[in-house]
Amino acid sequence: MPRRISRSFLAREVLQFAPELLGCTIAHTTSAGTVVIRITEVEAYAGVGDPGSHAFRGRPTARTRSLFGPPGTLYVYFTYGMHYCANVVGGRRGSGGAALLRAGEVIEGIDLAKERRASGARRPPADRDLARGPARLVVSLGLGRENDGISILDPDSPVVLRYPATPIPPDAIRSGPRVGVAGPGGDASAYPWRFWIDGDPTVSPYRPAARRRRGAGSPTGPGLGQAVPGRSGTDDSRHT
DNA sequence: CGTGCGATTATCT
DNA sequence: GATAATCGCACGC
Repeated sequence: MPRRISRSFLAREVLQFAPELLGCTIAHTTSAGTVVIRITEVEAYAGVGDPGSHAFRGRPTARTRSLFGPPGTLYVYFTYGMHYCANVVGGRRGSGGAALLRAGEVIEGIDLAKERRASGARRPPADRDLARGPARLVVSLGLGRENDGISILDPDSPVVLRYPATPIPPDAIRSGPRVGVAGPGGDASAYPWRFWIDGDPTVSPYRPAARRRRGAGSPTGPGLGQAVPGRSGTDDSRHT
C-alpha cells in the first residue's frame, strides 16, 4: 500500500500539488466501515486574491476558518443550502489555498458508499456515479461538518490521503476552466485550474457557471471559448 | 436588515 | 433543458 501523503507535498503551491492529487486515494474510516476513493478530478483554489476562492477576501469567516489553517487541513463547507464539499488545504499556512475534490472512483467500501448515496426508496446510483461530483464524493466518503478542520496528516486522523498505487502519466492529465466559477469579466477560462484524468468515466460532467434566471433578460450569453491550447479544455465527459 | 446568489444535485418536462 | 431545495455570506440601503 502506498505511503501517506507528506506535509511537504501539500506545503507547495496549490497549482503544483493539485494535479498530483489525481490517482491518489482518500480514505475515511468510521464505525460503519471504510470507504476508499481514487481521486480523478480536482480544482485548485489559490486562496487570498483568487476571485473564485472562499478565501478571496483574505479574512476567515465562521465557515472558512479551516481554509486558513496549515497544509493538510480538511476544509468541508456547506453550499446551496444542502450540499457539502471537501477541500485539502495546502500552500503556505494562512494563504487559503486548497484543492477541491470534485470526483473519484470508489475502490473500497462500495456497499457502504451505495448505502450512503441511496436516497429514500430510490435505487443507488451506478458505480461510476457514486463519487462523480464534489457533493456526491463527500456523501460516499461519509464526510460532514464534523470533519471540517481536521488534519489528514495526523496519524490518528479518520481521513487518510495516500499516493497513487500506479502513477498517472503526465500526458493523461487534462485541465480546463473550473466548474461553476466565473473569472474576471465572467470568463471562467481565465482560471483553467480544473484537472482530471483523461477519459476516466468517473469525471464529473462539465457545466459553465450557472447564471440564475432573472426576469426577461439578455439573450443567451457568449459561448465559452473552446480554445485552450495544448490538451487543455477538452472534456469528453460533457453532456450534450 | 433585506436581497441575491453561489466551488450542486435530483427530478421533472 | 429547467427548476426546486434552502444556508452562509457579501453587499446595499
